[in-house]
Amino acid sequence: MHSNIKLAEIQASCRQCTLSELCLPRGLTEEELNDLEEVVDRQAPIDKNQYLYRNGDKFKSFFAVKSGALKSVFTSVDGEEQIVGFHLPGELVGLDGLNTKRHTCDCIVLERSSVCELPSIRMEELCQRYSSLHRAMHSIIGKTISEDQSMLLLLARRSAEERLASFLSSLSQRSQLRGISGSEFDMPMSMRDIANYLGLAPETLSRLVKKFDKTGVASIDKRRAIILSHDRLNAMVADYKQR
Amino acid sequence: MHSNIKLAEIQASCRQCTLSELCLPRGLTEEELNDLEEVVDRQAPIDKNQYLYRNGDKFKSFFAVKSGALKSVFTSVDGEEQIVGFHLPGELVGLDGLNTKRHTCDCIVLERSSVCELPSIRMEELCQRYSSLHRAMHSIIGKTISEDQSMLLLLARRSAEERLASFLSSLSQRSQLRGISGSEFDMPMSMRDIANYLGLAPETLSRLVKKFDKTGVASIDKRRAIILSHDRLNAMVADYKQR
DNA sequence: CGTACGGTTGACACGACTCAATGGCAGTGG
DNA sequence: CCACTGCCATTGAGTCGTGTCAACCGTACG
Repeated sequence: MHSNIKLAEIQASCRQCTLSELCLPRGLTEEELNDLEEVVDRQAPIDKNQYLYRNGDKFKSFFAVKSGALKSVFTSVDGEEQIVGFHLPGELVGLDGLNTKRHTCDCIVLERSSVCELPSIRMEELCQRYSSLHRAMHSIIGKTISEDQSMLLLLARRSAEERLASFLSSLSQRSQLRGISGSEFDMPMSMRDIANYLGLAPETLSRLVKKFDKTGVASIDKRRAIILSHDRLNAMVADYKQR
Repeated sequence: MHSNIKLAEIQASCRQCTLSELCLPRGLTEEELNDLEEVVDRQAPIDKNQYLYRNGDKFKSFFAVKSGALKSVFTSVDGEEQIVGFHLPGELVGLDGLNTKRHTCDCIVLERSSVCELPSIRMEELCQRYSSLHRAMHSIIGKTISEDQSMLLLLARRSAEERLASFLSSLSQRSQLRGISGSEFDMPMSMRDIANYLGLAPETLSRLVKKFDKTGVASIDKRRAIILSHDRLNAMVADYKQR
């Protein structure tokens, strides 16, 4: 049984992968794609609550999310935990290991997920051969940086309500990018996780969700989100540039 | 007169530069250094309040700070401004342009500064030739990401007092790295800038500074900071790992 | 069936923001 | 040289948003 699952979920190549337009292969030539595919290590799916890597682990690979969802958790010495990112299909994780060659985050699986492993040494070689791949990597890295900075503004200057609105708007956009409805989608993370990510107390988030429901902005039930009014949601964000 | 200043402030090569141990050249070979020096474009000093680049500008270069100080300001569509970083000598700026090839921040000079311009195209070529340089770049990029994530935790979970303590501790460390006292140093940014960076109202910061002074933790006067008790400062941070 | 955990709800407290007024300093122009 | 202007920094008073604490419910899981 186990091997069946493996076969079914692993076989797809980058070329066939429906995510290729979101993921690294964006805009690569045939030749580059071939070489990339040889480097990519497709792995068996990982179960919920498992660690993709831990804070302190040696940085060996990037990972491209193929299905499922993960979170990156940054932990301070005094045990305070902060979720610094949620990772959905098509996105690249592991960048936190670039600096010291050790990861500075825990990366935890939120729901059964499959990932493609991209060994950093092989990727480095490939980037040196193909400048377009090099640029693609830089673009992804740059996006991470820009998103983090956008998040800094969110946490520093926005009210709890604006934060939730911004979060829902972002999830909606990312759903659409993957070809899923931007108006109704599943959220793989718990309310606690969302609250943590947004720098709020779980209680505050709970009350806000209720308010969004009552005012007809969005409704969240059992990890399923329905955007009732994109207009009003976006009006609460005022920040939805940042493509 | 202008050309005198230019000569005096520009001539130094990477090799002679006292910052080389902080900056990009860290751990490069002779040959690599030679090539890097040819790529580096040393520029005339820039005056206070000038823009190194603006949000929306085409990303053409990285910049290494040689002297002075700068800030990166991220602005949302509704005009909200967030300082996402202060840049001191030895540090690299411009990474926010990596994603879209356009800068997403304004980079503003805080006090007369000189920078080295590193054209991104030339740097890219160089990175493809020398993997050690490639890795050095990645390390710097990774550091930026890790710092941003650490900042996310600060803004999401820490009290105003802890934020200020953390900020002072960070400045102290960075001063030491540059060979300046970690106990007494100048702060090139205004109180408003610090407050903005830390996600606080200027009034709150002002009161906190007073409190730090009264309780003998640190004293700030006229942009000069004196750490009175590193122990008590660090005790307030509990987060000063993250090298 | 019991335990644990995530989520909700209410009461309450307090940290940080807002508003308003004042003082200081630097740059500008008469 | 001094007045004028604007910005930064400070201080006080008052308010409000959000966190904290505690209790409770429902569901998942062993």
